[in-house]
Amino acid sequence: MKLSDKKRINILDAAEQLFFEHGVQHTTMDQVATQAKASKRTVYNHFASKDVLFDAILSRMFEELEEGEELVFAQHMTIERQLTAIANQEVVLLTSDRFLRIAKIAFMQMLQQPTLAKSIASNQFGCMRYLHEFLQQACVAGELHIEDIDFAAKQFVYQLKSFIFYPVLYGFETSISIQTSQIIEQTVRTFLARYRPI
Amino acid sequence: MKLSDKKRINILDAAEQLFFEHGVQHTTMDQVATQAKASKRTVYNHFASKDVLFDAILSRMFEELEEGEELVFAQHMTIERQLTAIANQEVVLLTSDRFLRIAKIAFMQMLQQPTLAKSIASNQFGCMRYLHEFLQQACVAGELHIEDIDFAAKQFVYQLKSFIFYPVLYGFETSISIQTSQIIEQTVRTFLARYRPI
DNA sequence: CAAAAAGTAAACTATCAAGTGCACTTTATC
DNA sequence: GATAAAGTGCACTTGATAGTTTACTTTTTG
Repeated sequence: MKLSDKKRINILDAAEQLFFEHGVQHTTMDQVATQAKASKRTVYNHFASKDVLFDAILSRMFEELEEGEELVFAQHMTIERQLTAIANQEVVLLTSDRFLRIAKIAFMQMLQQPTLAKSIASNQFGCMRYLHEFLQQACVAGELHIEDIDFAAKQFVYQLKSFIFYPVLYGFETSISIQTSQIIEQTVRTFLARYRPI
Repeated sequence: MKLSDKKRINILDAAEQLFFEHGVQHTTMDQVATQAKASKRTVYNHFASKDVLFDAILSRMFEELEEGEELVFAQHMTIERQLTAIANQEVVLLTSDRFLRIAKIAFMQMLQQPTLAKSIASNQFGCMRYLHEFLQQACVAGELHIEDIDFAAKQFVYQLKSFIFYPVLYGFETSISIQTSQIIEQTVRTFLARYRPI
């Protein structure tokens, strides 16, 4: 790999780390340069301004988020097991350092510039990419009975986020202190209590 | 009222408004002074620094949040009606301009200085102040069957917050576009599906 | 109404950080 | 190995803004 490419990556990594730790506002370009082991001039040769650097980081992050397997409804497995599998996968994402970083940086900026929110809101992450389809098929198969599938999908994901993601994002709790398996179990149980046909 | 007291309030109001609109970081003390119709020196005579001013605003906000009626379990009303009443009251709080302002300012700062989160996490707002007690009594009366009351209370409140509060806070949606009555109905329904004795 | 307390306007200091210019060195490429 | 492309270090400009000083006016209070 060329030195130039290495430097570019170093700069992005350094900025991401620093933005995460101190916020975009409180990170100086000198700090970025130092941490990236590059000169400030090189930073500016790659990224014309701090804003451009920030945008580059956001893009890189969103690309990564598109990865991850999409689960499909399977007739031969119980609905509990399948929902539990989906919840498990989602929790892995929500508690990953990577995702928390992205979230923190993006949320900080969103609160400050509302225009950004619109563009981020349109992206879909994790199980939200396929959950609607999954529930639809579970309904067709008679395993679930849901009137408003969009709403139900949100209920499921929001419950996981509320217990697992937001408390850590805002620093109310640490990832370690959260009982994920219990929360997953309760989320599935509540969902089925509401939507399993009688 | 003395001029001095008026000025103090003007300054707090102005700062609150500006912090809400542009964030603490992007609000200058000159702006605060101008908006408060006070001289900058007066601002500094009341509040020794921007940080002191910010703390004063937070304190004032938290005091206001302690207001609001606490509902108690009543034998003669159905549990649906009572939960719906609680949800309604909570939604009024969550969608109020006042609360959204507090939240936005506080959340912005929390993301930037994690120490702040701890002190805020300890405060309880809205129905969280009395919901545990309420559910406990509903269980004693045989109207509900809950194993983990703390968890159930959070489920109830988190669902409302997820659908009504966070989307507005982050600018994904406006308060107007949200169907609160439908969300309240579904929240109560889901809660009862899970916790009403068979 | 006189003294003290508080407010005012505007210029000033100090600091911090974004971004630039330049002379020079290192790395890539033909 | 010569030439171009990229990186380096450091001093510099520029702009923003927190907080202060000063000389003066207004409000409060005994």
